[in-house]
Amino acid sequence: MPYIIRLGIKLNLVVKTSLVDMYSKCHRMADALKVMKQTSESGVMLLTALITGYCQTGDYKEAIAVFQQMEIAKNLYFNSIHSRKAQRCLTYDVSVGNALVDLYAKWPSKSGSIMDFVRVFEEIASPNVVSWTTLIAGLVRHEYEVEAFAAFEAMQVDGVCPNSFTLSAILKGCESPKFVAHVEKLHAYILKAKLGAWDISVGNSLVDAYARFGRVGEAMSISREMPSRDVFTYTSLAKGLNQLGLHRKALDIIACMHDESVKIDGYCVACFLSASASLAVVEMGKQLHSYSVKSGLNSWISEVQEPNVVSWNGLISGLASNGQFCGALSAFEDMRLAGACPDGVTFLLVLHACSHGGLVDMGIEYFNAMSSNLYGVPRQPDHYVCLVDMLGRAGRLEEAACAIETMPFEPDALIYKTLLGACKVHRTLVLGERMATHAMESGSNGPAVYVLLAGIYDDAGKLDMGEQTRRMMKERTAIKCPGQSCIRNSLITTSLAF
DNA sequence: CTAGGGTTAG
Repeated sequence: MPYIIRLGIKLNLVVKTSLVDMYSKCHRMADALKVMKQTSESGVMLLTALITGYCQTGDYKEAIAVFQQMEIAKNLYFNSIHSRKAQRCLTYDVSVGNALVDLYAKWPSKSGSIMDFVRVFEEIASPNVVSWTTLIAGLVRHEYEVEAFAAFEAMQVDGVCPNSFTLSAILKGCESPKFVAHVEKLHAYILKAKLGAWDISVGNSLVDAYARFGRVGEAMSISREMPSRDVFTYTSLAKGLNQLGLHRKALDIIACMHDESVKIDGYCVACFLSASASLAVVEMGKQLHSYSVKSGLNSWISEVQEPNVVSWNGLISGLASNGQFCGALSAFEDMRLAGACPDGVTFLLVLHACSHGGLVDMGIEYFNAMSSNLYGVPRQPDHYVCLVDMLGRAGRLEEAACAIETMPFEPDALIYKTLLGACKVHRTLVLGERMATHAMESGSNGPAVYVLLAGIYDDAGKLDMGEQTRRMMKERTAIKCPGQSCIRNSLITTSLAF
């Protein structure tokens, strides 16, 4: 800015706006503010630039404050000018509206006011492709997938053509298996429309969508048809292969990336760590492990960020799932030495390792330490489930029951079932009965609880009770209506004509 | 101005 001023250019509203816009785009909000304070002039575009900048840096509080400032300015304007024409000028200009929709969609609001961004969208006089895309992305973010599909259809009815951003956004909403048909339709749409069709982002979104459904073969053939692939493409494929248990193939991706000079980053490494550890590929695992410890680079990895929590979690999980429980715990210690901060998942994995490795007292120590000042990781219901599983496995059933009673969450069916399972293993009748009752009262409706309880009765020599329990199971678990969601799903599908 | 990838337990 000083350069412009030195040139003798007066800081009028236009210059001011473009300066603030520039600083905002560079995420230099302090400089943007300095310019703001230079003169008292203000305008909608100026404030919008500021809001956009704050949104990008995640300072939503400031963004809202500026927005409120803008609303006040608008009201003052309304009060002083009564002309209709002037009012028209003040309805949200498209780009202001878009920024606001995006702001509200990303604002981490509590339930209830979630749909504020839809209302803002509706105030935009003539929404363009960006407005629609922002709306769809917002709906997907808040898990209103059906509404997102409806919006996707509505925009076309409205004569607005989806672009590559739109397609990526809507594909993101197809994570649930019930939307397989939607992905196929979008796939066809993309092929037919040719509109930015093989834009790498759209290709990546498709690859990811198919890979999530376990249809990695299709995902791979799509990726091959794309003119080029990047780290996103390969991360999606590696994850998909991992999910199918094809860890060897997941590791083969490293070679593909190497051949195409695609740089590996932290997201990708997390997948490879998980794969190599699951395979117990000793050399590869060690290589990756030492890489993680040293934060260094292996010859085949050109540039990698510091391994982050997720990479470490991948390593720990792989070691633990291979029975290398002590290895998992020492990886946890290495992680601390490397300065990475463990998160909730890390402790879940650590507890799991202790549980399966019979290291109960150590597990209890970790459980107690996790929420202390040292780590500051809040304990979630899942951690309690792990604790109960660990104590139960070790036969410390009373302690496990005590943990359930004193935990700061409402116990659910899962945790009761966990202890019930331990009661079965340790042939503990009375506690087992209690857990089974609780589990059923908490809404468990599958056969598992009955099977376990019947087994406990059998073990205790109460064969008649076991038989009775099995009869109850047949009566109560026979009633299922699997057709419902399919019908609903097909209704939704046929109502969309894209 | 709008979009895309990672770890996970009973």
